[in-house]
Amino acid sequence: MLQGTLDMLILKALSLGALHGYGVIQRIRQTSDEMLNVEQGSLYPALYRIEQKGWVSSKWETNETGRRAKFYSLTRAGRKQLEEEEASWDRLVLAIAKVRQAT
Amino acid sequence: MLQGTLDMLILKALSLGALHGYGVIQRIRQTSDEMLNVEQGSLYPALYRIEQKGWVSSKWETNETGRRAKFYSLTRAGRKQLEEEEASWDRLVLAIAKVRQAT
DNA sequence: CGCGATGCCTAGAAAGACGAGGCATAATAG
DNA sequence: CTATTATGCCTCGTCTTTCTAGGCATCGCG
Repeated sequence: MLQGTLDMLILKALSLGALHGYGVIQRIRQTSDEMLNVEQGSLYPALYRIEQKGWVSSKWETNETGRRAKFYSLTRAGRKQLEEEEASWDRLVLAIAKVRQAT
Repeated sequence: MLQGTLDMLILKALSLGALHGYGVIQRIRQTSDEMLNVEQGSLYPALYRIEQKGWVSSKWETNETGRRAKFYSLTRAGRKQLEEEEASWDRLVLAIAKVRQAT
């Protein structure tokens, strides 16, 4: 996958509600109609980075099946960051569209 | 800039006609309405990689002002590669749009 | 004459994604 | 009952790509 988009996808997934890491992967896969598959080796380091930056907070909880898991939720800063990354993404998509339209 | 899009931009720029490295930077900047600025330190290594892969070929020529410059032109394989990268880009944009639409 | 633009290049650092592995428990298949 | 798959977490090393910062040469213009 393209480097730089993962943070946005994770933040977006968490914007739909708190979730544990493994669930983030599933949510991204589902909401993208199976088009995006995030590897665990990419996700967990990314979650760590993102938490260090204060965009998410985590706590260990127990899910509905009785398993313990680390649940992440968006912070206010994370919500702001998501907006910025989406805007930045839109700019990039627009810029590349322009180049591709050039004759 | 996002990692992974540079090759496509270079190939696209060259699809409009052969050009030397410095000119590729200008063409990308112009066609993107100044939104994309490729650094020389990114471009020249990228051109080298792309040539190694057989997507472009180069030869030293003299431009209209009498300066020598290395002109790159798309090969058939390069044209094919450009199509693939554009299709792949479209898929990614679609996939991310889906995730962002999710409620 | 000096400086910015044009033109090429490299080396090193930084970042991020990935594959492969390790570990543990629960559910399911055989 | 046992073996495999799914769920859940993590780390390490590698690879790729981009950027910053430099170096070098020539041309045009003020």
